[in-house]
Amino acid sequence: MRILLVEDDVEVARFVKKGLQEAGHTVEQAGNGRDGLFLAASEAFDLLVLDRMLPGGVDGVRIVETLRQQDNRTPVLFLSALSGVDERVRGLKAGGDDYLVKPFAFAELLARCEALGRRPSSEAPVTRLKVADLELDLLSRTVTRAGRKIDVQPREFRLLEHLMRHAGQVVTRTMLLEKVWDYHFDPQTNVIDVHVSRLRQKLDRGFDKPLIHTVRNAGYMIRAEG
Amino acid sequence: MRILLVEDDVEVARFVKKGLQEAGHTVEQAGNGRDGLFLAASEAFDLLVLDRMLPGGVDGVRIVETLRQQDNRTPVLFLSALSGVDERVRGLKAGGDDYLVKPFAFAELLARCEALGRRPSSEAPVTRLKVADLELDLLSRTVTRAGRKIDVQPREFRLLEHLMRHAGQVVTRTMLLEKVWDYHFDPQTNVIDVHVSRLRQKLDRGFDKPLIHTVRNAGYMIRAEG
DNA sequence: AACAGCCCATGCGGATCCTGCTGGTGGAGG
DNA sequence: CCTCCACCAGCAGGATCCGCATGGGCTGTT
Repeated sequence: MRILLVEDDVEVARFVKKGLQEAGHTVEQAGNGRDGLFLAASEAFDLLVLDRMLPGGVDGVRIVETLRQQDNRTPVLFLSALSGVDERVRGLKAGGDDYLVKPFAFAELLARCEALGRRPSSEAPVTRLKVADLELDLLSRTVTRAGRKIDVQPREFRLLEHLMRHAGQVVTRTMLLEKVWDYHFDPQTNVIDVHVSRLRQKLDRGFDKPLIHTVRNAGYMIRAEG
Repeated sequence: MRILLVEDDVEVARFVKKGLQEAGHTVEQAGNGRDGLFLAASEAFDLLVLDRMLPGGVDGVRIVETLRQQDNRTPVLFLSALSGVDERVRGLKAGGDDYLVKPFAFAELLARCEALGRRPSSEAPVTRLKVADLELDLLSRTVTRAGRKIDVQPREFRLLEHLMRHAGQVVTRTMLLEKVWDYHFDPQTNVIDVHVSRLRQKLDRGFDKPLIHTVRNAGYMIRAEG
């Protein structure tokens, strides 16, 4: 598990970090709220262990609130010397997932960390892909744009799914042949062009902002703008 | 939120139930482990609040272990008078998600409950249906029995999905015509029989325990035994 | 200006796949 | 024993779907 520890007390930090690493986890560490928030927002962690009180204006609660506002739902465990019920309630209400009072037994911290890591959040399968106002529902095998249902053929669906899973990235023809057609050679025809064309007509016709873009000499890309 | 409370102490149970209800949740209650396990296994809850110690052999930890074994991942909060670190660690390791020691402040219990309820798990859509060793994956549109992949036609897939969504319940022909065929009248033919027959051949051939059962003059039912 | 390379759209043909009906058989229940 | 219900195999119609080829447009180069 990849864990971010934000703790200013050097002694505690070293103790916790060492223990978590010995349990087989990867630990990144920040010594103040600002750095912690930056790391948490810019990289992907499975769990955040935050000191409730931190020097320099940005404390644990502030970090959580900011992250939650950004739709970042990484589980958070608070660590704090503040033992009052009100404090605990406040930490949990702000979006924390657990609250452990110092001093604590490391075994309990570890158990609670692993309980949080057990959550399906990280392994929950994606069931809907979204690019701008275009949505693809893997479960109902349904495509909608701006709320309007669009009928799509199986092969077109696979093509669109692959494009959307790589939204914002160029997808080469070779990749499409491999992943959508299971061709491991060049069919020497314009199959791809044809299907992209059909998709375009279904998705982009009647909308001013096209989503499927051609990247000359490279492939295709799906993206909201550009 | 739909919460199951398993607690033998009448006083505590009433207190907790009342508080949770006032916070806007629906609360079912069981007074012993056996009933609690049965309820938790047979109905869908968003959260289980379990007393760690329960009379009658089936205690909280046992409940969790059993549920987890059945792939039931409903969040669990333990409530207990046992305050030792070892007890807490044991509860969490068994698959619990939080552990609160009695006596506790109700505000904290509520905050912890709601923290657990915030998880995406409760609203995560079902992507796999399972009956005995038969599995149906809605995402990949794949059927497997005992690990072996089984090819299924679209209509057969819809039929099987509908049966599995009502596993253990009789599904009438009328219901099937409505939900699987979108027929709102009686076609006067044995379409259903034919498709059920085909499904049977694919699913049950080569296995000693059939899963699809005929209920004479009623309909069909999919179930592990009986 | 002409050409080459790349990309786009449409129509068509074929093939597979799928589905629903028929009709005869088996078995359960009365 | 009889009747009704359910099962299964085969069949054929149909529809969907897919890929190819063609002709046209655009871009950038010579």
